Amino acid sequence: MDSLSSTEENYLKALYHLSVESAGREGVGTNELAAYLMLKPATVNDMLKKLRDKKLVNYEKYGKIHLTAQARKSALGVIRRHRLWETFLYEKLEFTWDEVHEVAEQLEHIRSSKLIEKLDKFLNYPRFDPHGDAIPNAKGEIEKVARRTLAEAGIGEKCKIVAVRDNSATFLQYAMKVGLGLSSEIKVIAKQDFDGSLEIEVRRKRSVVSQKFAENVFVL
Amino acid sequence: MDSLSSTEENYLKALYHLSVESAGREGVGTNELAAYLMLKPATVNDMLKKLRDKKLVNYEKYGKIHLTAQARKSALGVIRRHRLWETFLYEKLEFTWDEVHEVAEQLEHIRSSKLIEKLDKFLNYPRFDPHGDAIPNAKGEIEKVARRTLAEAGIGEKCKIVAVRDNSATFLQYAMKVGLGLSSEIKVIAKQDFDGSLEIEVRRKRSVVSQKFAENVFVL
DNA sequence: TAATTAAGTTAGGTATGTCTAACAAATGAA
DNA sequence: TTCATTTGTTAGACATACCTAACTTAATTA
Repeated sequence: MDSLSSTEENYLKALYHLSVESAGREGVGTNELAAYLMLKPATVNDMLKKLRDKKLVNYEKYGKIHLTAQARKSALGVIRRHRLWETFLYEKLEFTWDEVHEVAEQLEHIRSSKLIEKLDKFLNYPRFDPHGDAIPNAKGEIEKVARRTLAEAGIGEKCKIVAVRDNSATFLQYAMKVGLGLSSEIKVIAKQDFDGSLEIEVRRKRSVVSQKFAENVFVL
Repeated sequence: MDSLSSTEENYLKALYHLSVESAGREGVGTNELAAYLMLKPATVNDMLKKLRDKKLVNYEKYGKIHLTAQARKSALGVIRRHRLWETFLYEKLEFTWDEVHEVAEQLEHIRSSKLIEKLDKFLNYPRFDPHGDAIPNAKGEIEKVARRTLAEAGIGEKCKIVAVRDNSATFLQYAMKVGLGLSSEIKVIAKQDFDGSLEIEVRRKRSVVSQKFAENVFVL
């Protein structure tokens, strides 16, 4: 049970995210993973062999990739570290919503279990990160929450943002421009049947957002 | 002015520390640097060529190694990050004196100037780290403080620890066993001319420490 | 000053993680 | 059902950062 390199951790994390996103489909493919990691399929293929030898993925030539139970736990460990650091950056260092991800991407690879448990305590054991995503616990367990998107909300409904699907800076900056932040109250004013776009009101400010945007906002 | 790899940063930091320690001598040698970094001289020699090509060191075959002004600034940047993280770990996360170094050694390589400036602010612009070492400012300037070691203190004198020379866990754990912490008051009870060892009293507890130990404790 | 030792260098090798170019298998549309 | 397209694989290269073994230069001391 030797420890993983940052690169290996990134592969496992990517595989975890992809397997959650594509729940229903039968697994993750080489090209899909390569695109996600912004690497070439050949590179990913090489690494896959290594991960298979280390018993971190089940995968055979031309087949789909599946994380082993052990690797899934490791992936959740990385995600735990990532989300705790995001919470730290947002709550303690006053980073904005869209700035936390990039730095957390580096911090998540610091190897020290003591560090992460102390950080968890310092942050008072947060359950969600600044994007509303659940933080896995030290045992590698993650809360599963059924979520509804803004796109599913009815006209006149008031709802509260609990999370976003897309953590890219582009999306988050757009969200901020519209006036959205975590815990913002949104009121649905109108809905276009034609393209699914919505008129919404956030802090007395009205905006029109596309269906695509609305599908990326989870509400309660 | 491309950015440095973690490895390169470690070389520059090491060279800075060695050049400060050996102030007076004419420079740092390959073997000395290799021993400090726990690498083989051949490895260091390779890297030195690379650093020379990047104009980070002045050095010619069989000669001594000197940091360029630019590299010195980079080294101080790394030291700044290291010491700010140590302060964070000690003050906010309740790490002990001897635990901070190892983790800070990893955290110092996180690349984000925003992060470090926000951290500095969060810590309320500390001037010294938990070992009493000055924290360089954002411009790469460091306070020079003339220091006296415990070994130079006279019998009957009371002094206060302001820093330690050796940050190894071994030394720090020994120091804690003797009852020393930063800001501890020490009283010198007796001194042996024979081997320079001292009898000291810290928080009503008496201990005998060697001259070597005393030379590693800076006092005011 | 010549011989020995210490310090520094070179050549060639390894592992990790990336790439391109060429090829093979699987999929799906005509 | 065949053939074009997509998907995945292999082989060979490269950069980084390490190593060992053999060598050279410099320093020390007898």
